[in-house]
Amino acid sequence: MSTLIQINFKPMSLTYAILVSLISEPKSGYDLAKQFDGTVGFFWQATHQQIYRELTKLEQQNWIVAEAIAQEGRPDKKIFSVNDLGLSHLKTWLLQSSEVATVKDEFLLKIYAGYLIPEEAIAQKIKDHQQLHQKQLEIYEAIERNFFISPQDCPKELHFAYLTLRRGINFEKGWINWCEEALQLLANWA
Amino acid sequence: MSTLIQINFKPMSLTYAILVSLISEPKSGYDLAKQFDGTVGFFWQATHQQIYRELTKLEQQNWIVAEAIAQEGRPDKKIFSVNDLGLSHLKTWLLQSSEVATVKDEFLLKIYAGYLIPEEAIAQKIKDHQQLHQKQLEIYEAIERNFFISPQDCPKELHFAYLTLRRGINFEKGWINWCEEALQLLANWA
DNA sequence: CATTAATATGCACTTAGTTGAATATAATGA
DNA sequence: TCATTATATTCAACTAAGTGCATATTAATG
Repeated sequence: MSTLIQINFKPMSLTYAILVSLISEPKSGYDLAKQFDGTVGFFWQATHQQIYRELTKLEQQNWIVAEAIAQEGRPDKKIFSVNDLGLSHLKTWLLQSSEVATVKDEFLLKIYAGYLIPEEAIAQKIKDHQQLHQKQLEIYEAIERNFFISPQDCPKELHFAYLTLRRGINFEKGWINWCEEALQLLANWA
Repeated sequence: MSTLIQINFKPMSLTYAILVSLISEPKSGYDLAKQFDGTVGFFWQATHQQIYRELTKLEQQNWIVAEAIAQEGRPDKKIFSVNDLGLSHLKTWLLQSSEVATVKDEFLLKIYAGYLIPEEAIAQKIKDHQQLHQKQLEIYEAIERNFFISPQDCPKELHFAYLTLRRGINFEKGWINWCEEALQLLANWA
């Protein structure tokens, strides 16, 4: 007869993505789900299902606390905020070393096997891809123009948000340049 | 009483990652698991568990066929190859448009919340990250030197592998440049 | 006046991915 | 010779993630 011991305590990154978002401003599950389309959403995504499930778990663990807000008409909402326990766990996690994110890219897999389909189809794929990255670049550049005219004058939190935005811009430009190069190489080979 | 209809037929990318690998050379589950550390593994990963499960499914669906190889001493191995049905499914998939891969990056999440921990800790994190990308860049550049001295003379399959390698190099250089920029911005703000 | 969109949350189910171990044999190295 | 590494596959159990639907209300749209 063995005792039952819970071994796996390591929370996944979604846990921390939620804490990071809640710490800058307490919000409801609904708000979180929306926010995961912007800001934090540029490097972490989750469906509302994942978010509500995670919030329930975090509340049970007492990392976050809920304040029920009665609303006229609308269903009640629960505004969650991070408490001291949650904050200390977040800080511990922040100090841990992080591995390089693994790349899982369907597009590159298709390029790799590109010899199986007509060259024009691949070239078109690359052009489409370039356009998508161009659009995302424009979004990031608009954010930079509108919110970071002089990043040095922003409050400290925004410095770090700015760094991630710069990475977004760097990332999109990288893809756009690669698309250019790839199209040229394909043309030369044809 | 309703009839039972299987609606969701959409196979995940792992299916196609395996087909792509098997099409360039038939191999065993064990070989696949190893290969997922190189070539295809640069943009798709899977554990041996996932691979064996997927192979079983693909064989049942008759997209791949197995040839049992008896080995002296070693356990028998099954060499899988893609058949016509599998190839046609692969080609169909290749022609479909692919979305931009979502980014899930723990490191960027930590940078975003960087204001919660000491500035030196963040700077060190960025330096470590830069080193990791520098190492990966060197791996890619070594592959380029050793296998793609004159890419135009390679067989057609390798042209496309070369394009993905160029993306790897582009990606790593992008990260390295961002790390430089980020460290400088942090220094200026301090 | 009916429909749709937005707000707000939750259940049931399914798929995808991870962890740990079991099984079997041979070659290599200390 | 004893342990480790490499080859080769499989089972069982679990966590994580995603899809679809249900519910309830109000504001805006056509």
